[in-house]
Amino acid sequence: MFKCDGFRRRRKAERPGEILDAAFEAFADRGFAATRLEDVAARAGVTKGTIYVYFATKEKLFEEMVRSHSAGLLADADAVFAGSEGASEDKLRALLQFFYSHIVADRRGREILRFMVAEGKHFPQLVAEHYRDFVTPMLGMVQALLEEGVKAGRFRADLNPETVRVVIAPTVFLAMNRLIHGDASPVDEQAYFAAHVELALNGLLAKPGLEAAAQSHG
Amino acid sequence: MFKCDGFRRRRKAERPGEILDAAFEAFADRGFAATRLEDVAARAGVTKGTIYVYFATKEKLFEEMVRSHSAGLLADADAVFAGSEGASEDKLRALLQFFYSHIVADRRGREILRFMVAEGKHFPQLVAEHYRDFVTPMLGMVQALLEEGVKAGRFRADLNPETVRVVIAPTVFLAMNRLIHGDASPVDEQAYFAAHVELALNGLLAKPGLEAAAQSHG
Amino acid sequence: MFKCDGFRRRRKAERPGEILDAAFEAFADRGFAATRLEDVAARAGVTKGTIYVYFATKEKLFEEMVRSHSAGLLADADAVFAGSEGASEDKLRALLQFFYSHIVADRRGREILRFMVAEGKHFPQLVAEHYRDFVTPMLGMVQALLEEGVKAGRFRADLNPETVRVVIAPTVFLAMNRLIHGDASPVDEQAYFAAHVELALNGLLAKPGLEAAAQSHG
Amino acid sequence: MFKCDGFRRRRKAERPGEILDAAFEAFADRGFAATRLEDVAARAGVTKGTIYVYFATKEKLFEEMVRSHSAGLLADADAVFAGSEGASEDKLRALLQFFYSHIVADRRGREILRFMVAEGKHFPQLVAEHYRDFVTPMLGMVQALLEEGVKAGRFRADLNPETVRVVIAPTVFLAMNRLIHGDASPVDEQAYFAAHVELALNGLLAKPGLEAAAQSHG
DNA sequence: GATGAATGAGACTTCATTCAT
DNA sequence: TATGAATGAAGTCTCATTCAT
Repeated sequence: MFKCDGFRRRRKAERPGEILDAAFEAFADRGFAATRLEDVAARAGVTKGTIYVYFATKEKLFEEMVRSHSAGLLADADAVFAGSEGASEDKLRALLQFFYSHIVADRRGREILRFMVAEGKHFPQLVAEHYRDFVTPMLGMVQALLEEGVKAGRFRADLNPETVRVVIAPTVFLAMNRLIHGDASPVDEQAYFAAHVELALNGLLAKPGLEAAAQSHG
Repeated sequence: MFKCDGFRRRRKAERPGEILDAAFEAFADRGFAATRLEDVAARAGVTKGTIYVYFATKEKLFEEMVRSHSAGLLADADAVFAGSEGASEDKLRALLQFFYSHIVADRRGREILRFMVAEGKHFPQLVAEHYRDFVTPMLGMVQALLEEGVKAGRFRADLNPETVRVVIAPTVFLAMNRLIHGDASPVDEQAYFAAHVELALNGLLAKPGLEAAAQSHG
Repeated sequence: MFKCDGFRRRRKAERPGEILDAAFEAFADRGFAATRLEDVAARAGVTKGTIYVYFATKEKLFEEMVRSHSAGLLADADAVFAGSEGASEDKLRALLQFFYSHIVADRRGREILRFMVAEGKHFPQLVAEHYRDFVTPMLGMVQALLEEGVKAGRFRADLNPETVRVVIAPTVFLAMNRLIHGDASPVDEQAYFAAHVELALNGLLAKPGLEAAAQSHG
Repeated sequence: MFKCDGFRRRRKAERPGEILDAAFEAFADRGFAATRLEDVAARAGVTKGTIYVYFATKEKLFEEMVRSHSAGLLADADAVFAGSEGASEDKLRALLQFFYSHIVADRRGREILRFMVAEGKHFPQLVAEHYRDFVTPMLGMVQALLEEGVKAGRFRADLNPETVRVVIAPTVFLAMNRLIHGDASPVDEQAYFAAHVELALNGLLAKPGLEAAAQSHG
């Protein structure tokens, strides 16, 4: 009556996850349409048929894969604030740093972005979920920070509602740059991050007498 | 001995362009792999075979399409400088405006970006050309502007070399946003543009006594 | 983990052979280029896709087919010598008889010849193999027989090295005749065989006093 | 009213012939089915459409090509007899020599043979014509020679009716050999011809006392 | 007569999906 | 549950043939 010993049972329980991981690699490599289920199967160490035990269609597999690899991307975001007790500008730097490590540096985050751009049109549900679960929280965090900074008198009071997107934009730009150029990206990411923080806080204009403040956060 | 003339000659001359346009629509709609040559043919008002009169393979068609639709995107960029005789900040605003209208608002520009993200891995040559013909000039223009501004004392002198990318980033972010969300984009683009210029010039930090200057360019 | 068994296993084991047989019929009927894989599939009682489970391309299918149908054509040739204990001329007759039944009478042998003539230019590897595995052994057998006959004083000592090919030639000629004329071949094959043996042994010239010897082997 | 000057008129008159020559090369190279009309056109220095001015279909072109290249292959055969006033064996040698030079050595003759083997099944009319215009006359010539030789007492009287084909067979064998192996043919054709004549006249059997006669014709 | 753009049927090949085992 | 042989629809590409010029 019992067919599975411990090992088998564990294998069985892990199968879907292994397939989803394999699917991530395969779809990230060639895109949805150009990826063959056989590629996914080969990467997962199973055969084509096995995929259909867990996923009804290629589309469902893709959707589940995106969901599973999106989940948890922002999981420890709250800790960022808890850890940074400093001024608003310090918190912003910490938050952007968090985004860099989870969107730019983390391959998962980057490829999810690619999926949205490349396949989003045919997976609107996925786009909606991504916006709800990922973009909105991100914007919310930055928005909260900006409002806190304004309230604290650290940030200018005349920031318009879209400022929050503009603040995040360079992060996404860098992610896209890596997506496009891979390892051959021509960007000095350390300097880029510094420039991002610098520009967000101080802008381009020369402001005599305030140089010191700007420098202190370079 | 005599080449065809009149009607036939005109058709012959126009066909490739018509096919290229149809290919743009089709590939933009479904991506490279999922697009059927028959779709392209139908859109162009020809039959499958006709495409092969002008393009050897689906790949070549795609490449030629991207090239033809990339060409000229930055054609009138120089005029931007000629037209704006004001201060560096005015010139920057004008340049960003130009980018918005050619990358964000112009569907061609946006979809080229999608092609780079979605298909770039399999068309490295195209990515290289895009970087050379499109990204590099763009960065060059902004870089020149920044240097001019620094020299004129309008911009801070401590800008690092990556600042130029950070300045442009929000433009690309907005383009990507439209690519992902289509007409359902949740961004107020007018406000976004204003926030972009505002942040680029003034940054987030409150700077008592300089409010007036910032406002004058809102 | 368990391979399919029983019915499925047997089908799996037989499929390639069935396809190869169908391919032989189809290619023999129309030639390589004019044969559609769908014809092969229909003859084999499978669908087009199934062929690709076992053979990567039409070319590979053709090559494998020729190999499988060439194999064993000369398998029982050695028995010919064992069985004929008589004089050299009797052995020659027996050997030629063997060739007639395997090259002329056996459809497989004939069509292989057609493949060499019709498709050999595009399958040089196949031609090389055919020469090595089929022609060379055939020539070797006849050559051995001739040498034996010369040594025994039955055959003339001044035979040149190409004689061996000349001896076999009428066999191939008859095969070709059937290939070209099919069932409408105008040749009386019984008489042709007799004439072949007769000419090979006695030649055309009238040799008074030796008539008896010649007749005894007609 | 007159459109063509001398040159043009001559060109026009030569067109069909040039196309037929090009067709011969193309079809000989790749076979009927695999040859593209465009290949033929390119070789002929015209365009596809031009072929259809002179030939209704690919099939008709092939047929006309075979006819035009078969014609005249045996044109000067009669001269062979006129020129050889010697004994029957000398005449046979001369006739075989003629066949070697027109079937084996002449590329036209060889490739016609290939067409018969490779495409004959789908051009039965062509096979019939080839048999009537080429094979039958050949056989007739040899037959006449054999009968003359028998009558003159030079050849054995008991030759059966198929002997004539056996006598010719080695010629065709050699042609086929060249078709299959091209320039890499492993046959020493000089020796082969000698062996052919030798065997046809003297056969394999040792005939003490007649060696001299045999040698005199080697 | 000559051209070559255009056609469209049809070829080879791929691959998501099914299902007997 | 897992397999992988089998399917067949659909894709890319070819090419004989047509026809306006």
